[in-house]
Amino acid sequence: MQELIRQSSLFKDVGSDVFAQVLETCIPRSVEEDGFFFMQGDAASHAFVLLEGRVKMLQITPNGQQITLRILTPGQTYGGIAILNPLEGYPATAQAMENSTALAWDTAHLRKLAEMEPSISLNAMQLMHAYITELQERQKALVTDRVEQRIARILMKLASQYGKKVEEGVLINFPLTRKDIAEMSGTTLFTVSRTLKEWERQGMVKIGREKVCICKPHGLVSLADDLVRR
Amino acid sequence: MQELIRQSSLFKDVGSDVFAQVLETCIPRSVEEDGFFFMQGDAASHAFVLLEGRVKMLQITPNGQQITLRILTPGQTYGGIAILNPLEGYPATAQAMENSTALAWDTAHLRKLAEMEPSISLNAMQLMHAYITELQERQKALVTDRVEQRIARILMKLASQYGKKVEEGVLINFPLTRKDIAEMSGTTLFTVSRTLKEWERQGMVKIGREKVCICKPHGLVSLADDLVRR
DNA sequence: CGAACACTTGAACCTAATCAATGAGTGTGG
DNA sequence: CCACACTCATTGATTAGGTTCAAGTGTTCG
Repeated sequence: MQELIRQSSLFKDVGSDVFAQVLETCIPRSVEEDGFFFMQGDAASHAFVLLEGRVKMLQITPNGQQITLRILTPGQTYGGIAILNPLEGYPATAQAMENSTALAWDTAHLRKLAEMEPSISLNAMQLMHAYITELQERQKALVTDRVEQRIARILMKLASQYGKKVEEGVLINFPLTRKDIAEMSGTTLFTVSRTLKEWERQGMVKIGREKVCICKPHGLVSLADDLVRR
Repeated sequence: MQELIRQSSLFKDVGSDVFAQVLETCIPRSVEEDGFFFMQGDAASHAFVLLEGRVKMLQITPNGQQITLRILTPGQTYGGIAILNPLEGYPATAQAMENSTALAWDTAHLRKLAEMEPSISLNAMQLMHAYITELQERQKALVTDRVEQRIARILMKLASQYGKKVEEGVLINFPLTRKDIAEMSGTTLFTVSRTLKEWERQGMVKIGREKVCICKPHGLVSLADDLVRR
């Protein structure tokens, strides 16, 4: 566990004296499958480092449609925004995809820690910067790419993050429904289904219920990067 | 000028002793119309506060399509990412829309200043947070809204930022082409043209060459928020 | 005055959403 | 262990919403 925190993007490079305080001030927090760590707009009172499970960051539109922003695995930080004053609301909702455990730090402690160890602030900024870059990439994709390319991108990203080598290729190593993919790529589950089927026909992927395995990564890459006029 | 910096989101709340240093360490930087302060991917060596002019933050796709992320006016901060180590690239390009002047601070100075005055770090994070929120909003709009709603949103935002009361309504107070609007709302200049014309027919806006004036803000709001099934 | 730029408009086309019906796989309780 | 319910997935038909392309009209400016 200490290992995970030490490697977390928020507390890496923290000196051992301050790190002791980091450990002291944390609060464990468990959430069951489908439960929430926090909801979009809640006062941002805590930052989290995930220990176990998987957590989905998402937005919900007024008419109930969901947009999945990212999927987190153990060691990753979320809600880092809490280092600011807690009047800020969380910009998204954090929902557990399976029973999950995290450690939490509240604003007051975070700020005290950040004062002792400036690298924590820098780390938080680095996190935010990485996230901004990702959001911008995604926005670009939404505006300029066709759905097929967006799906390809999402699959490659998931594969690089959670891929597991199996004999047929790279398997995305957790249950992933067509709907999940649709919410990540900004389309409908129907289109995802059709697209995956077509790719399977071409031998690029192998699909099953809540399962995707990429056989020809290169094929996907060339699809995603394709400069096809649209 | 000092006033502008004092009010800038990056250096607000900075004590007068440190503020003196802020003034000392800045570098003025002027860019002509259509010139660049920096390009996406460049090493993020400086943060800027705009003094005069207008600056467009944008992304360019491999096939030349542009996406306008935001338009900056005097007093606003950009490239704040430079407070991190300069290995990070700027996540977007900053282009002058007219002859523009800004003040710049480099990473080394920024970090020294931030060490003396922790509120600078917090301010930078606040900026990033605001930007993240905006990006997420926009992403939500891209996925769930129809083009008409997105255009309505963009116009309202521009009006609230740069609107000027005139007798017919609220005028967006700088030259703004259909293409500009298209790049901000993720559509084509044709669709923008048609949409604006239709709105003019309904008396909601008045349009001219590089000019948009909103006559019935309420009409736009209800369009943007419309929960129309699509 | 001519060239460049901003805008408009119509027609054809096309992507992907929507809706409806059906099939396949998984889990649970009797 | 089977039947039923439930969730996840497929597939086809239809259609709306927007893009693309082409042609033409104003406007501004050197």
